[in-house]
Amino acid sequence: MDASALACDTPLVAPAMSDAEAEALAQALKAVADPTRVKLLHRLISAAPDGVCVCDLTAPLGIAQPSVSYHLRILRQAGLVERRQERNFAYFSVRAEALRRLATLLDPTPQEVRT
Amino acid sequence: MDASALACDTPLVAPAMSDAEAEALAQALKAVADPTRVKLLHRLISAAPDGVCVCDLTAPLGIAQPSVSYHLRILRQAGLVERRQERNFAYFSVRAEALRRLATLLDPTPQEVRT
DNA sequence: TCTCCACATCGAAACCCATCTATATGCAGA
DNA sequence: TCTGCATATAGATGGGTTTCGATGTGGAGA
Repeated sequence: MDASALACDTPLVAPAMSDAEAEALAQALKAVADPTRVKLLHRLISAAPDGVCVCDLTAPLGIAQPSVSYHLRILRQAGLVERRQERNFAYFSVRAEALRRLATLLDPTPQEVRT
Repeated sequence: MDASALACDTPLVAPAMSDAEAEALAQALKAVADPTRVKLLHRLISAAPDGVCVCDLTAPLGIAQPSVSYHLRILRQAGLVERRQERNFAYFSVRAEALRRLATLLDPTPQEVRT
C-alpha cells in the first residue's frame, strides 16, 4: 500500500483557470500570433499616435490590399487597434493599454514582486 | 500638382521589422495562443518551480493524454517550458525568463519610459 | 451626375492545427 | 525476462486561417 515510491507526488494547489478565461486570453494572443500582424503592430507602435494610413501599410508588407484589410480587422476585433476615418482614408493606431494588459498577463512574475 | 489635400500624409519613419524577426515572434506567440496551452502555462506558473508531473496535468484539462503531450511539446519547442525526467515520470516547469521576454516584446511602452 | 480612389467584403483554394485512437518506447518491479 | 505503467509518437480527420481576385461601398472632385 505504500505508494510513496511510485506516485509522482506533485502538490498542485493551483486555483485552475476557467475555460472562458483561457479562451479569451488565447483569442487575444491569436490576434497577435501572425507574422503579418506582428509587422503591422510594430509599424503602428513605432508611429505617430494619431495613426497610420492603410495605403502606407499595404506597400511595405508585400501582400495584397484585401489581405492587409483582413489582418487589420482581426486586430481591431481583438481590441488591439482602432480605426479612424478621415476623407477617404482610414487611419489605424494601437490601443496601447490593451497591448500592455496582454503583456502583463503573459508575465510570469508574481504580482507582489511587481512594484 | 498640389497633392497636399489628397495625400494621406503619414510620416512613416519607422525602421521596419525584418521578416525573420516577425516570423520568430509570431512563432513564439502562436505557442501560447491556444486555450489548452494557456491553461497548461497557468498551472505551471502557479506551481512549484521544480515542475509538475504530466499525470497531474492530464486529468484537469479534459482532453486525452496524447493531446496533452502534444501541447507540452509545442511549448517546449518554443522554449517556454522545460522537461525533467525522473523515474518514469516527466516533470514540466516554465522558463520564466522566456515568458518575460515575450511579455516585454509585446509591451508598447517605449524603452526610455521603462525604469 | 459621373468617375475615380481608398478601403472593405465575398467566395474559393491551399494550407495549417488540435484532437482522437492505436501503437511505440522506456523505466522499474516481480 | 516478463509485465505494467507513464509518456511519446504516428496517422487520420474535422475545422479553422491566410491568401487571392473580383466586387461592393462611400466620399470627393470634375
